[in-house]
Amino acid sequence: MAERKPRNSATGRVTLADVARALDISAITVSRALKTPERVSPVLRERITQAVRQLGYRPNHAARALATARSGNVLVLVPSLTNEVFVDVLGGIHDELQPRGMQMLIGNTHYSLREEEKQLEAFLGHAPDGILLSGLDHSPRTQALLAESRLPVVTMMELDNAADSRSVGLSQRAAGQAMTRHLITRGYRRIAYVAAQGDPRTRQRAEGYRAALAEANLDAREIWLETPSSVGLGATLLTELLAQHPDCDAVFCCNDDLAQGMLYECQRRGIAVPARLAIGGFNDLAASAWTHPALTSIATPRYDIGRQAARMLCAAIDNQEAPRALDLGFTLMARGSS
Amino acid sequence: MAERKPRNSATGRVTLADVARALDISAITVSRALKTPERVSPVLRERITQAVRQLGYRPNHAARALATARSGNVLVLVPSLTNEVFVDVLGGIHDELQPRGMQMLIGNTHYSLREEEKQLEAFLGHAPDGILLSGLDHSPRTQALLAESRLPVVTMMELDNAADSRSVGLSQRAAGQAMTRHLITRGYRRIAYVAAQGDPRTRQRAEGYRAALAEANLDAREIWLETPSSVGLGATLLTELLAQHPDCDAVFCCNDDLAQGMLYECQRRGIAVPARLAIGGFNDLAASAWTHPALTSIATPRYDIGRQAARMLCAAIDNQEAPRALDLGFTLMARGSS
DNA sequence: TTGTAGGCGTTATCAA
DNA sequence: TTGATAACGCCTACAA
Repeated sequence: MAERKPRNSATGRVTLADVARALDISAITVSRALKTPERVSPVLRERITQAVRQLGYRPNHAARALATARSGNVLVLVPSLTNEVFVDVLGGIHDELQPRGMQMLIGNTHYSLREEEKQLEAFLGHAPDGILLSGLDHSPRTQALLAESRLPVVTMMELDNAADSRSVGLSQRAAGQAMTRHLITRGYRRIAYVAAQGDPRTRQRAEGYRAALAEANLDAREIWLETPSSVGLGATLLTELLAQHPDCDAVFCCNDDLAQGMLYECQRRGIAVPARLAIGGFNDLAASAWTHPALTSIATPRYDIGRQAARMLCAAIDNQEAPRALDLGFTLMARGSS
Repeated sequence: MAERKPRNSATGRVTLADVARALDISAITVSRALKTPERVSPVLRERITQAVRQLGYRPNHAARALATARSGNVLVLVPSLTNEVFVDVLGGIHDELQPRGMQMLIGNTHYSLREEEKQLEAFLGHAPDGILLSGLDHSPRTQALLAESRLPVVTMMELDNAADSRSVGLSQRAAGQAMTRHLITRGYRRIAYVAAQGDPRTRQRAEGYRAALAEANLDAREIWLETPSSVGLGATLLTELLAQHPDCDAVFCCNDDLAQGMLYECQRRGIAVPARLAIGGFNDLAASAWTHPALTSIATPRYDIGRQAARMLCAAIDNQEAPRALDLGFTLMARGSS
């Protein structure tokens, strides 16, 4: 019985050459039949497709990457792999790259610029065709590495107005302002801002918060922690809030994790929301619409940020003309908690 | 002024040969200095390290993959990219692979065996060194592809007792039984099971549920939906539950998303938890410990499942002896909701 | 300890 | 339309 699957290569896998040999033609023709079918005669094309299927040929990406100087990889650096926000961003990128046959290489920077630097350095060896970064804050060395790589880069989450950069995101400041204005409109006057995980976006939201308060001649009440954000931390922070600002009638949490935690703790302590304390969050996580009361929040288009950023990057990789800045905006979700 | 960075290669990047040329030695020596420093004289080694740094050489993974028939890639197929459970699993895998210089290629199967098949087929071209799969249920074609690839495979989440397979997970059935027994112990007698996203694990938990009820001579009350699971669905399902089983005094939700939603809806309607209705969930998501009342749940070691599965896979890739089945167990988290 | 030769699987280039 | 040749960057095997 003849060998059905010739395995001549070192890897034990069927190669182009194997298919070519089986058909007594040259490897390059098989390659063409797969990549540019129109350049191969219909008859031969048909035979090739048959053979490819029968032998179970599967193109080797490493070889292709080597030959074309295109890896099909996109490096994605995000500050967290568990934060629902970035999970959604990654989902958008994934869905945009998948149909293009491209892959993402994910690096977790843990909200650290030093980590980002290291990750970038390590991943450059994978010869990514482009890079997706979170936020605008990067170390000098990171910037140097990026420049030296000459790879297209798209920044996600925030907006960059520099002409030579690409970014997809929203104005975190404007969003923070919108939430604060909303609370003011609702009649709250002693509004606190509670922030953890002091990343740049948190600070930008705070700027918007302060701007809105200033517009209305109100005083700021802020609590800042470097601790990573979480629902549990939110619960804990309620104590802190009431201790430092016992008079406050509303709180704007820098994200929904904190807001949810605060809400639960209010329930636990019998503090009426929003009657005694109104709560506003940020990001509109999936559960926020369902809590009791439902959480007022800022919905951020993070899935779309991922998608559009990936799309913009691919355009850049292909040297296509495309806009370099995309403001995807945000939506205030006014719900029961305010 | 001399060119500081020789860029001879097509990719415009510094190659081994560039470094070698600069030092007037051969490329292989540079290669050795990097991979097996002890095989290069200290003096030369030092000069090479210098040159590598100065020129900014970065090894090309594609070339390495081609030459060594090792891609450093691990294919990971998960049913969801947003479910906290798999996010955590991916985190564990990531943390285990990272220090080894290996990468994960992530495929989202959307809880579909057909999708899994397609993803597998597409990713095989990346020549992964091994494969990490979720669950034991796979289509015949998937199984055929796996067998043909001859790649090591580790299955996550459930346990496999077949001798020739590798798996890391827990007994979903036993966990379901433990939760139900707990509810029975607490005095509940009319316990319902509510399931969405009819995946195999959901069914195994149901088996445990039925077994525990049978032990106590109690009747089952089950609600099954194919709809994807979510907090919102949980809220909606409370109506359904009370309509179909108005007498039930406790409900075991197949996961915490549903359980949280139900809890919130109970709050909204003023249904006392656990006095009127006790609630038990599954997976112990991050927020579940903080809701009011806190949610009784089954904590699953998903991060460790990811880590151990990755570790087991790497051992297999390196042909090392290692156990082939790892039961990481679970923990009942008895809290206020029951 | 260092180097030479050749190959990994694919594609670009040029020729037939 | 098809093919020969060389190259992509690195590594294994063997030799010096």
